Amino acid sequence: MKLATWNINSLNVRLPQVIAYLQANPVDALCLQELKLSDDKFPVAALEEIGYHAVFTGQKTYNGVAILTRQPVKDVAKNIDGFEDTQQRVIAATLDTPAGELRVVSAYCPNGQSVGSDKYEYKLKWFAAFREGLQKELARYPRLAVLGDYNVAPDDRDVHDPVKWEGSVLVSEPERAAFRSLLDVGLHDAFRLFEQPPKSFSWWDYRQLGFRRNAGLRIDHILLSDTLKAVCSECVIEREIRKNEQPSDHAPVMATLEI
DNA sequence: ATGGTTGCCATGCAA
Repeated sequence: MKLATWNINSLNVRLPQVIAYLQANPVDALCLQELKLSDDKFPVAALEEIGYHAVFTGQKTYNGVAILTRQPVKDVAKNIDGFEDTQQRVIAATLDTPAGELRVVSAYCPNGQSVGSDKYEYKLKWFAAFREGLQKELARYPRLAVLGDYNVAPDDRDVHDPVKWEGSVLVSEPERAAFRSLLDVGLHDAFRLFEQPPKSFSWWDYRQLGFRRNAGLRIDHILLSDTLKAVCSECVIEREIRKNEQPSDHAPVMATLEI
């Protein structure tokens, strides 16, 4: 079973690339972030044509998340239970597998803009609420996978120039602590379960030839519960996708589960 | 030190 996550920065613009990706990599579930469209504009039919179901929660211009699956899903939940928010950042759904129910979450964590800003404060509050939400998910679903754009580079290994980035948004210690607090509920960073190439990143700024210089950050992650960690055989960043014409600024991250 | 790019949508804002 293969799960992937990709911040596509507008589904309107990137739909052909999403379709091409799925045809080349027919993953069982693809989590998308930054749809940037309202639900009435979601391309249900185009995805159906290539054999994918979709659950989604979108809004005009900003945010928006989806889960695309080869099989129908159940128990769809939108947003974080008990956290009032107009921003559409979380969707969860359950897949039936031979091993039992698999819970998949697609998350677009806040960017935070700059340390100390209102958006940064919102980001930290959001993470605290997300942690509570994930704790509840884990209590109900031992097979839990949380995929998305976390907008946090957990470690200096995940930063192309740690000195330059020190203390900045996406890297600051309070954000890293917020990310670790998600792991504390019983989740594992799938990418770090395996030996990885040095300077592995998942996002490169459009500006300053970020991708060409590999001036990136690893901020897109797949978190797995203990039960799924035990059956995870691979986790890779699909860097080649960032070379597409008119690319998203993020590359997909994909994990294989032996279930 | 500042601005670079992209996507939204028509202007600055968010990332």
